[in-house]
Amino acid sequence: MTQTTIAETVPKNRRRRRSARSLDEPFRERARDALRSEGHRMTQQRDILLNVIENAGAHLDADGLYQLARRQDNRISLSTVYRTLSLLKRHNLIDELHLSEEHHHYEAKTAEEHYHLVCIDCGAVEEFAGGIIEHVREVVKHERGFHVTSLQLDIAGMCARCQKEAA
Amino acid sequence: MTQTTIAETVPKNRRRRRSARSLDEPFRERARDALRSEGHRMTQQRDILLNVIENAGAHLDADGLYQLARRQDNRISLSTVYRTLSLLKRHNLIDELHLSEEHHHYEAKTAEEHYHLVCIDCGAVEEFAGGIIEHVREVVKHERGFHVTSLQLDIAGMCARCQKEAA
DNA sequence: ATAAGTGCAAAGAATTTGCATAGCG
DNA sequence: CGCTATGCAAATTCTTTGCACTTAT
Repeated sequence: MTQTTIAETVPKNRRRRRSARSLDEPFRERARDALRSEGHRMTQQRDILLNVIENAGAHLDADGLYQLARRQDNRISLSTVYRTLSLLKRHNLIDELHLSEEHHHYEAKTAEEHYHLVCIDCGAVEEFAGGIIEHVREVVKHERGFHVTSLQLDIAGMCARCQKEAA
Repeated sequence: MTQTTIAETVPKNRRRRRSARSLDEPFRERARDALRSEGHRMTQQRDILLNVIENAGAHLDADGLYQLARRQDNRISLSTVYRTLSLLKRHNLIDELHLSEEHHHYEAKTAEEHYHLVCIDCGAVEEFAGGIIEHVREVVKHERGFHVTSLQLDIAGMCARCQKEAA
């Protein structure tokens, strides 16, 4: 299966306010602040990784991030990638996805919740947002008294393009 | 995290028609038919595993199934468990779940689609069905032309009981 | 200076595979 | 009997860890 997964649909030109430390702030800054404020140091390796995560418009796995990071500075090790990812996850700065049964993929946390459409043919990952999911949260809350902290929705199938090509 | 995950909500007393090879038929029979018709043999190990999968009212991982199976007949190996699971998955007789970030869990395919509420406190897995998800399929179809073949929704949070206990 | 962070290589966990043999059809 | 499925142990894949060394602060 193709490893080159491309986020096709979430607009890249998301507005970036300057002041607030909200989710709308650029990922790198937000992450740096968060880590610093928790007493972590900002090493060159972390800096590069934050960059890579911010700019890779895709859902990458640890090794993918490693390859990209090492292109900027090869003094980085896979362990550091894993350790950084785990740190970022602990601080809720990235999401860990279990997309296509395989190993983990990661993405910077964005302002809006969104979910994933994985094409089983070309491997592309589209993102998809919508208020429908809010209903799910509410239903679960009211019918079950279940308090949702994280919701993961992953849809596999065939994207429009591949359907056409297959026809 | 607790390994004892219990399906609490899908009714156990699901009606079982005798004749049709539909999803309403008991899992073991359905699976046996399907495998046989595809030229696979019915070994003692497979028989036991089908039994275990049908009766374990929980979402078990490969090792869990292995332990239960081995209790019935210890001439079974973990490789066989994996090979059987992969066979069943290939024939669409079971679902493979990526529940709580960890390794894979498996469950017999049932008539009705359902999703999972995993309590991060006690580890229990509730099942949850509802037409809301059908909407999601439709939206994705109409807005994106994306043809859904599999949809996985996993919700983590705190179950009603644990919320009370925590209070 | 000094504690947090790193690289490396080795350990771990989950899963797969090669090969000789057992056993279904 | 012939071919599929099994057991076992070794190989793979992804991820974590121990330890001596670097490096931010």
